[in-house]
Amino acid sequence: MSDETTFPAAYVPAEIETKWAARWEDEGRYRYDPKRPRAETFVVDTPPPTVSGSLHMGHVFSYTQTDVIARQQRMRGKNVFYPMGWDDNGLPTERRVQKEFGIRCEPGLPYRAGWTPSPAGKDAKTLEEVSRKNFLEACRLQTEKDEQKYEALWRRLGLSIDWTQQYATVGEHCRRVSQASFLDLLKKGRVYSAVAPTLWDTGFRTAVAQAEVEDREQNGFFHDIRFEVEGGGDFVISTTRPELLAACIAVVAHPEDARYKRLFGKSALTPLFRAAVPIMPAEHADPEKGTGIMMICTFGDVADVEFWRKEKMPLRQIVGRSGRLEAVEFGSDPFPSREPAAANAAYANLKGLYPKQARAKTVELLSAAGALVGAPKPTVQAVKFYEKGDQPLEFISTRQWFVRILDIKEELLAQGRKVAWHPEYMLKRYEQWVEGLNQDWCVSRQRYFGVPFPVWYPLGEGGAPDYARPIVPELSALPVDPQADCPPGFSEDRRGRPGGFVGDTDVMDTWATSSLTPQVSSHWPFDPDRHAKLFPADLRPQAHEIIRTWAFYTITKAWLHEKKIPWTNIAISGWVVSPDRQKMSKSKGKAVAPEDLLAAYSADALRYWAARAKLGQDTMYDENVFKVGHRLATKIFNASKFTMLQLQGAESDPKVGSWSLADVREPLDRAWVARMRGLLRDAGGDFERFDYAAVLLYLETAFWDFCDNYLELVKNRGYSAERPEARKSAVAALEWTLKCFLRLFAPFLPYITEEVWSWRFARSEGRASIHAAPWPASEEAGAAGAESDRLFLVARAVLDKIRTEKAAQKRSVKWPVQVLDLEGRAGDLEAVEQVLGDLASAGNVVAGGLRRRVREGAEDAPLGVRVELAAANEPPAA
RNA sequence: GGGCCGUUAGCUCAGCGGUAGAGCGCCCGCCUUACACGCGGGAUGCCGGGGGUUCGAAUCCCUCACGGCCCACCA
Repeated sequence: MSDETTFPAAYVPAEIETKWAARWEDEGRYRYDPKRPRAETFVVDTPPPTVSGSLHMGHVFSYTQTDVIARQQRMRGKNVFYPMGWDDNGLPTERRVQKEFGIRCEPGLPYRAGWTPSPAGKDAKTLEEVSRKNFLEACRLQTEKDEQKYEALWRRLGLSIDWTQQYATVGEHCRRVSQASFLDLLKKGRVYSAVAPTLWDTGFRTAVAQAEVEDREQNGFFHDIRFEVEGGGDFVISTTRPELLAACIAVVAHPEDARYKRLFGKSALTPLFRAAVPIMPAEHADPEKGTGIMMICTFGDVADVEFWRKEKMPLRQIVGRSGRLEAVEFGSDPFPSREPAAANAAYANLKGLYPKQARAKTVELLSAAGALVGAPKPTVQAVKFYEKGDQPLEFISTRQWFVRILDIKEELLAQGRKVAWHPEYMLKRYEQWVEGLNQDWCVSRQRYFGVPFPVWYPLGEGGAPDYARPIVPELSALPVDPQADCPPGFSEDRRGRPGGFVGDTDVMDTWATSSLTPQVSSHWPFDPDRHAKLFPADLRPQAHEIIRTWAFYTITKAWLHEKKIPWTNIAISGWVVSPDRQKMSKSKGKAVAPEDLLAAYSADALRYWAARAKLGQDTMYDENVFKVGHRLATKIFNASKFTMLQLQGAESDPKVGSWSLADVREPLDRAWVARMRGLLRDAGGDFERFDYAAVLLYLETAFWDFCDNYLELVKNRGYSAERPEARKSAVAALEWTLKCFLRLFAPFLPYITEEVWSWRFARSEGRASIHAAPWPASEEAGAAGAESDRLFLVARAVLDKIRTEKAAQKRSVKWPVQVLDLEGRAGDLEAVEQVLGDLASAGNVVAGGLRRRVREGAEDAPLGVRVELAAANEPPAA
């Protein structure tokens, strides 16, 4: 019985938290139960963090917010599906491995068995080249190490993840689902491969998608260059990229520009290369900008690409995949020249240079040729970069796989609106992005550590691949590696031979896989039953900067595959910003390791900090808030201990016996239960809207109210054996209240609440874990809760007056009150009468010190309270 | 240039039509048998500026300023 209630003497979070984390794992506390029906299930589409070294406080922040929601759903009786994925796909990993081990993939090299990567020396300048297979092994080694580290942190933080539901985006399962997705889109005619100008990162030597591009401000110069007009005359164009002069295919001005109108139809001669290019009208030429006439090159920017495409112009690609200017031959197609010898001589100076070097050299040559007008004029321009790259992007014509999306923008907008966005205004970001789309989704990457395209190409008799007739595998054969596996109907010895086949060498964009996380969880299309139970998911938590990528692509894929939305709710978390207003993950604050903070404070304290921020709202990194969280947990520990001592005391009193909420008969207790009922009602409603932060705010306030006021008012009665029924009422209210508070706090502070729950309620309630206990609904308050909380509020107000008087006179809290004089309307006094016993006891009012006076009239006058302290801290002799 | 969010006490934030709030910090006290990792009390605000709607505006509308973010801008 009561003597079984035991608790530690002091709150030591590290002990409590490691103990429970281990126990939850042993018990499989957070396992998803595949046997329960869809209606009882809550599916979280967890973000797979990029495995690139270490997690930071931004992760702790957003993952905690999701966990709070998941835990509350679980307590509401839901069968929570809460998986964890690791995004170890693609460039971030390759880049990291390159740095860690000082190696680089050279697909031509043979595999070296038994080779293991070793950490790169500090001053290793050159990268060791290794085979594709060795490189992939190094990638896997690195990511597995990281994933273990990540998992340990998540467990320590108390995320209620079902660790049996793990996946990695390069893992076999994800490769299967990603390849199935590709084949489905191929069947539906939604993907196509084409040779087209594509955004190309010369540093990584891969194509990238529109969504991965960001603008960066760069300092540059306008160079004014004189072009001759064939047949006489000249004009000056102003350009920031003179190095593309050799790639010039036309010169354009606005159709209505009077300065250049007469030149349309004529040809201009490029300086240095003496190529005749047409002078044409083009709407996108802005007469206000530069000199109003500009050159079109293949390719300087999107406008060039569009113009080139529309006018079906020749392709003069001079920037190669490595970013260097490639060898070209003037005087032969597609590089015409009136003076080939001079052109080739000029170009010889540029060949092999990177754009920046070529720019300087070109300017030099132009100057020497007298084609440069005036001095360069400095300007700041927005230049497109791959978000992970450090070289400006180039448009390079290459063969890539694209998903056709430009024709379904309306449908995608409609799908986005079917999802409930939290906060709602984040939908705008999505809409704006979809409306601004101007390229199909380029999904192929010229990388190694990723999901290969499951296609082979037949080779013609001349040995050229036939890209129009790709060979695809059966679904059951997935995943395949077309560079290692044979296509159906072929044998390995036909690889690369005329009449044989060749495997696609590219891998998929990382988003091609992560856009399928709901399907990865549901095992689409391989397990229709599971898919029906887990798709669409209930909640997608994610950050706002990847709305245009992750959210967008996920909605797109769900639409293309099944004409569905991927989830019913999307919750957008804010950022953690450091005091200098920088995003934490990008500032020096990144150096703050979550592991250290967990050790210095506690998981509950960090969770408290994270849960105080509303969805979508950025939060300041502030260690003071950890302290507040820690204090709250300590208070829960102490107040619970005290409450349970009261319960034990009453239990050992045979005149009290057992109790239930129906035994709450004292007016003060009933008023308190009514206050709790309001709290329960609000908490339920706000969680419904995922507004956990609001709940935490007033839950905390209510809990301190409990500790500072109700507990103080009731504790003497709870202790005293004088009136058994009144004592029973007190402990009944106290026990119920504590059970409510613990459960309300459980999603936020899973450790301290579990610890306290285990002292007594795990047994008394028949719930081994608080996290399996039911979320307290307001109906739990029963009949007492249906009344008013007014009496409690009145008692609290009078107690405040007593405290204020004692503080003013610098007396201790227990200093006796000689006279407590209340003055008010008859009805009010009658009400106060009911709680006077508790008040006198809490305020230490001496026997006979209570006075009441009826005041006439004054309809809404507040209760008058006069407090007179005793002269000495000794009750006067009775 | 377009869009979104924000601007409330020294700091971090709640409040979003009816007399300005919390925590931290600061100041003054208190060993009261759950907690001194505690308890009680106190001071602190042209609620960014201007205009409007209303009996009444921190709260609704317009406008400006500042800060942040997303997108566009590459000749």
